[in-house]
Amino acid sequence: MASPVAADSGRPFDRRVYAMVAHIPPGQLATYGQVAEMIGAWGCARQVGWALRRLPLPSAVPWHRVVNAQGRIAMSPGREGSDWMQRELLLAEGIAVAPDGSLPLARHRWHPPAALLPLAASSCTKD
DNA sequence: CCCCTGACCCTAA
DNA sequence: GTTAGGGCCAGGG
Repeated sequence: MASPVAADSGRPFDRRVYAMVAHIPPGQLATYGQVAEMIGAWGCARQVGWALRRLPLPSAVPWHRVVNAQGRIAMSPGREGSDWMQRELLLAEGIAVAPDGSLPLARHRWHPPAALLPLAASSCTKD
C-alpha cells in the first residue's frame, strides 16, 4: 500500500477526511472545521471528529494534528486515552501542549495550498 | 418517529 | 483569558 490513507473505511466521507489529514505537514495543525471546509463539507466539523474516532489505531494518518478551533485537544472519556496519546505525539513534533490540552494554535496553523481547496460542495456522508 | 449523544463552532457575557 | 448557550449534522436506542 503506497498511500498512508487507510483503505478499510466503508464511508466515502471518511476516506476524504483521512486523505486531507494526510496532507498536514509535521509540526503543523488544522481544526476540525478547517478539514471539513477543505473537503467541501461546510458545517460538518462534528462528522470530521466522528471519522477520526472511527480511525483504527495505530494509523499512518496524522490524526493527532487535528484539534478544535479553541486551540485545545478535544478531551473526552469516550476516547479511552487517545486524547493523551495525541498530546504526546504533538509534544514529539515540537508543539508546546499544556497539561490541560491547550496549545499555541496560531503559531502552528497549517496554510493549505490552493490545490487542496474544495472543487465542489459535498455532503457529510455522501460523496 | 422522538429523544439523546457526540474527538464541533460561533457568539455573547 | 474563560465559561455558557444555541445551532449544526448524523447515528443509535
